[in-house]
Amino acid sequence: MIDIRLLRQDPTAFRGALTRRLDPALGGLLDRVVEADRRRREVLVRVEALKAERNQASEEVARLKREKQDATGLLARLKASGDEVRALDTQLRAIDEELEGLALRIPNLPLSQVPDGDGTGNREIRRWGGVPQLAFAPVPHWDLGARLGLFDLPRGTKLAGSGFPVFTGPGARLVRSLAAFMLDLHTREHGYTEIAPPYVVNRATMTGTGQLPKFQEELYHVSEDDLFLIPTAEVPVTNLRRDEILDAAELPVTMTAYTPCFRREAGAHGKDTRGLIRVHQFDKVELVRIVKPEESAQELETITSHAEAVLQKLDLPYRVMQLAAGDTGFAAACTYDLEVWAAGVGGWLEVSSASTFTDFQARRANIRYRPVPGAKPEFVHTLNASALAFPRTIIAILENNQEADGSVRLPEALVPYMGVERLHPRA
RNA sequence: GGCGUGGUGGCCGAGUGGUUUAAGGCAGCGGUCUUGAAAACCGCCAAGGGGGAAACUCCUUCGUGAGUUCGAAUCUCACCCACGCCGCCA
Repeated sequence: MIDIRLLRQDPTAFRGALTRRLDPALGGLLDRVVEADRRRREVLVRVEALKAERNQASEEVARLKREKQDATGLLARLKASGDEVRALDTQLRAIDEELEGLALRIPNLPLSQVPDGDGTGNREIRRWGGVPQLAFAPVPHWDLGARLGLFDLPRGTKLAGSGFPVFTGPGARLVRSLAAFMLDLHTREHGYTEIAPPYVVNRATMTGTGQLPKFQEELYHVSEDDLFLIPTAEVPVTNLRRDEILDAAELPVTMTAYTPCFRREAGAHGKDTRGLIRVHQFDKVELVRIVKPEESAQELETITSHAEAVLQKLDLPYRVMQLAAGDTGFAAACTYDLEVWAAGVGGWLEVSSASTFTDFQARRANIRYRPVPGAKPEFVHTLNASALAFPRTIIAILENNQEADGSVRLPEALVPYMGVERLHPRA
């Protein structure tokens, strides 16, 4: 949620920052917010003055009755003003609702250091690892997966539809191994607390992190109970502290969770969706950090490095991209994407997204902290990073480590979890 | 799913139409005392939103919403949530 007072104080700077998101609808939306905010205060001033009068007169009525005096004249006047208060209150509620509905659709302001432009303006920050040079034509993962018996896409389609992969045998074990490996790394070496959250959440929770109201068509919805399947563990884990006031001593709160993620991916078909590249259900280990505002810039570097550590330990080459303002997600103020090299499809695949949301999610979810005991509560900052999304991690492992005989060498870090060093084609 | 009980500030908890501008306690903050601390005692101590240059001031909030009333934590209705028992069930 945007800070409406900030908009009121410095509308030019506010609009300037939002313009960088390259969404032509935002200007009009802001105009409507400013107008509704003005009307809200206008009505508020009138109704509050009336209520102050009424409260004073009510005390007078109480006093008269206590002293057994007549109050009928005062009561008649109060009745009229009561009707007016009711009418104005109704009007005010409608304006409040309108204002909130509008404000919830305005994205976060990009940080000043975020580059201008759309996706083509994304900036490569650094690169790690060497792109493997294979002595033969690399096979894409969908063929490798079938040959090695790791997953069965046609049967997944039979069960639920295209985009619902089934992992089988060593492939299923690979999924389980990745979960254990990533969770062990983040809990033991990076200090995160492991969380196993619900996979369905209510509207308030989805609104808290910014998926609702704007992106409902991207979510699977259980209409009978008005619940939504989570598109990422970020949603339940960040919302754990919704409507809470934290002690400063608790911060940073750092949590990690392994969950399935459900995404309708409405409209995304055809290109770049083959095999495991873009699916409706996938597993992911997520990192969430709830931090003091003044620490969020440094915290973004920290959480990004934790996601990078996974790729480094898996020996997968990647690059770090800073997203341009026009390509940064709705709730984020600054995002680094980690893109892993995939030899078979011959390209970089987004395998992690690390973002600071500044106070945007904290406002929506009402997560605050007291800087010092007894002080007024302030909004925290929230961050998250995938570390990592499984399907594209699996793609990179298979495609980069394939050998001429059709086998795939497993990264050393996974060998203890897999119990074997190599995956072989089925006989 | 059925019946019952309940939902009050950061936490516990009193409160059945008007001195409740929500008692009291815990936690927290400040002070007295002390070499220091503890104890004891004294004081402060909810959140959100307006108006105002400021001092300050006003409004809202007792699970949510809608009613009754001049006036609602308190009365009515609906809903949500928690707990208990019954039913069903991994």
